[in-house]
Amino acid sequence: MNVTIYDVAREANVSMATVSRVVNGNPNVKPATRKKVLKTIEELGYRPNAVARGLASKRTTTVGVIIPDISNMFFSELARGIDDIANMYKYNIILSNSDQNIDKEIKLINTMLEKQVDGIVYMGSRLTDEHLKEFKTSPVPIVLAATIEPTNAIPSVNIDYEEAGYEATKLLIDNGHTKLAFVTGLDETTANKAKHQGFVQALEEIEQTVDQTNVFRGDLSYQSGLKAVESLFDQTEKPTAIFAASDEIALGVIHGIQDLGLNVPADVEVIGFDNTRLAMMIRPTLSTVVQPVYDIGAVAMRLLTKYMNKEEVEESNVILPHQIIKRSSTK
Amino acid sequence: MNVTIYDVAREANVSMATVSRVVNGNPNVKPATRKKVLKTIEELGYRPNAVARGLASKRTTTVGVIIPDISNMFFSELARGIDDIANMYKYNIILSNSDQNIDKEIKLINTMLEKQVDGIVYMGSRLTDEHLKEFKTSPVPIVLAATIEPTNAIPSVNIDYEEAGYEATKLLIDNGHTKLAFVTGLDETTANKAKHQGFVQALEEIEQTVDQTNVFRGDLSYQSGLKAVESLFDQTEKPTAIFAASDEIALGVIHGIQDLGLNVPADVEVIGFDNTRLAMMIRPTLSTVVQPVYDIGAVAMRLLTKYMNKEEVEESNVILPHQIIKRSSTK
DNA sequence: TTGAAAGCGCTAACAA
DNA sequence: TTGTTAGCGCTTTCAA
Repeated sequence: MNVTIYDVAREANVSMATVSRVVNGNPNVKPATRKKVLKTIEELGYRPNAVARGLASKRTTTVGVIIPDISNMFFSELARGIDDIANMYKYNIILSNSDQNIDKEIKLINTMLEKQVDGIVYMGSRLTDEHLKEFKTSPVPIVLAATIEPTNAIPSVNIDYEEAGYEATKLLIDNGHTKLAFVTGLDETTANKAKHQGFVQALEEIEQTVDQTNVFRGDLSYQSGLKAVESLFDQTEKPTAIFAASDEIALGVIHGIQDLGLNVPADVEVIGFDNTRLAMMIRPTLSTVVQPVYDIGAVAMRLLTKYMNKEEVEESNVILPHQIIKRSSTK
Repeated sequence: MNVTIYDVAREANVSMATVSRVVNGNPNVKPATRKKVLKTIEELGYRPNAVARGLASKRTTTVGVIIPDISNMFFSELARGIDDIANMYKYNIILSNSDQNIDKEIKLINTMLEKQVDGIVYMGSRLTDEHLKEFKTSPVPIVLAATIEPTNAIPSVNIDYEEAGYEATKLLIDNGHTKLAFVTGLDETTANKAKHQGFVQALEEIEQTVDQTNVFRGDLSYQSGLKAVESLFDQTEKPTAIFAASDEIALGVIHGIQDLGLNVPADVEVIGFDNTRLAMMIRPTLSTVVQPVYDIGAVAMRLLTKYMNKEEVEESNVILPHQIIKRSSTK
């Protein structure tokens, strides 16, 4: 059997309550007593049982993190931001991959709640009514990270994807292009839908229509970018500028274009999205929309700590600034 | 107050024990009773409290995962393997980043143990005596993933890094090179040290010496690969073939070489390590050592489940096969 | 400044 | 097949 608080109390000739106070840094303990208790804790190698503590105090200092896919660079960077701030506030994270699968997402929320997490950071895409119901009835606070809930009923941290999409497209237009294309994922996540809307808005300003010929829907992978080029350049109206919904797609797009014997940016300009480390790891280096990924995670976690501590929150739907970095894939 | 097992028992006119049996799928319950209990569980919206369960049963169905940096592609892929198998066996993971910082690693092990995890998957580099002491005195099983403990005293899952390093170098040598260089991290992790040894061994066979002129120690980043080229090609004896300890380094090396106006592989051949997705995202595509990263995580977690279930384990230090994929960065 | 004692919500003998 | 009951290890009043 393990050493318990009771063993320490007996050895140190004090009550469990006193040991508990020492362990929790309660100031109402005489220095001499504290020292004595600390000494026997050391001697016995006592390690507090967080589960028992959690049951008694109803706080586990653990938060749930539901993430589409940790092996995706975008999300792993986000997760890092979450964990760093969690750590700073003495929380640990239970991390689970959802693969954007709705049933799994719902199941994970419930598992997390069963495990009595003190809060949840949620990342996903399509939010169904079922999601919203879970969010709203949750006994602990939930914060959405890089996940849009149109009615802003749930606390969240995002950037303005539509505006960002508009700006990225506008940059291309300002460089003189009229044949633009947008390459995105198949089932557009809400964020990608917003980027899409920004794209459409910018095109409308120059009276260009948007249809199947200039929007390619694949997945969010490098391979998909490659395929997009095949498809897009197989048409009579070939694009001269491409806006990709992620850096990884952009990378595929650039290589696809190069494989066609064309030059980026001379023949075709390309702009990505996310500014993952990938952006610098390609030639030409990638112009892209900087989404402060790490910060989104960090701010989401910080926001969650406020809710968990029942602190006053002035703004529950945080929009972080984005910017566009021009590198060599655009002129 | 939340709905407890007691509330369900009262409403359903059965004892807590019966409710517990139903919840845990114990077959010793009359179907009619089960149905009745299930119904009131539904009605009351009862959600079992895993913390209370953990305290009573001494099992939390949670495992700790200590990882250097989840935002690093290599580790995030590993983590994905771990989580998938964990999920399959109904475990959740508490994930924490250590940044390879020894104090933090030790502290994390203790935090995990306080939280009563049922086991730990550990990834790190240098293992000190203090690490080993913690591993050996841990009340729950610990498995090392992609982490070498030279005496094999702790269960682990790895590939044969030395052999892999040897083979990678040999490939370069067989292509006719005598001026080879190895680019690695600063404080060599045990795995990188093994790669290094393989490099040395291969060079010894062609009677080439290894010194500062052909080993560059930076960190494991893209930038470091760039710097390595600067340094390596600033010497009179310039290498004609480079073995990089990771794909990300290799990417930097290739771009550094290209920036010098040289061609890969015509002027300099490059081979990487890990076969992360990056390997395909570069031109020329990267020849690299395939380390089954996802599998290492998956197998480590699987091994851990065996220990947690006190199953018989035939081999506690698993060596997974590696291979070398030749792409376009070598001839 | 300290201690006594009542839970926290559940599991797991054991008994019936 | 079901119920009773004693913990699991800790926090938290409340009283002293």
